[in-house]
Amino acid sequence: MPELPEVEAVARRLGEWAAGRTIVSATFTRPQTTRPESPRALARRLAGLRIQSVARRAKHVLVHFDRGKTLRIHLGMTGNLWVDDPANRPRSVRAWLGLDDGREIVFDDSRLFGRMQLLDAPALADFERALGVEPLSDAFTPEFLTGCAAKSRKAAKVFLLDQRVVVGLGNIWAAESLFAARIHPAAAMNGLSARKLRALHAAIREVLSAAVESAYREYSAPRLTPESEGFGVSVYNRLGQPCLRCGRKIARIVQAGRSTYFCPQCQR
DNA sequence: CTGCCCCTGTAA
DNA sequence: TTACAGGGGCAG
Repeated sequence: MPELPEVEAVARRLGEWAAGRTIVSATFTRPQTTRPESPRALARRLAGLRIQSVARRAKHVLVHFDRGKTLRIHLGMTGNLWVDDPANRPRSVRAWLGLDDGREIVFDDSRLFGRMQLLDAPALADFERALGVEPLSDAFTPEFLTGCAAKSRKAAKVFLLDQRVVVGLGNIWAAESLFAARIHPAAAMNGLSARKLRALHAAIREVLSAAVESAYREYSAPRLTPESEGFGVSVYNRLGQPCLRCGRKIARIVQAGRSTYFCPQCQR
């Protein structure tokens, strides 16, 4: 589920639901979630922290507390967060953070690829430094993309998945951006024309901002239901189905061990 | 760069 | 039973 748009929606909603609240307890059901720190050590450090705000950076949810502490939550492949009364917890819930109003932040993560880590200010700065530019920020310009592209011989799809360059794109929205820009996913970045790169820059911003708004709307419910995902995709997971633009069958290739969907007619 | 690993869940 | 899954990290 979580690429930039979905993480953005989760972070916004979490802020609406939990800003100003104080964590009174934390419970983890599996050690993977807090690794390398032990669950009980993290739980002890979280207790008593007051939530200032919730933000997103790349595909991470950042819960900012007083005193310069930040809880970094990575949702992995299947992670999800919401705030609810402690009544019903699905089986795949791996953690819950009790709040001072009786509700709790619930962390659901069936596949256990998600992580939580409490950072101080210097550690947060280190984390930030390792990440690429936010595609919806002013720093992501056509010139920036062109400059990075010139230095990379990677296939376009693989390039877009590299979080050290541009963050937030995953398997779905990378494929969707390339479709929107009419670029073949296997095309080498340093071989793309200036025109194609401009189109890609615009496509990334358009695709992501539309997906953010959509994800935010979908997530207004207390829980994100799996059925509500996958809106508005033109190529992802549409193998063999007709291209919405030209009607030709959507193709699938494997790049970096992951599926890439594209239209062989529109994307060259 | 590819491949494997981390895990669980679902569908073919 | 096998294949595949929207994440990333690490080893060859």
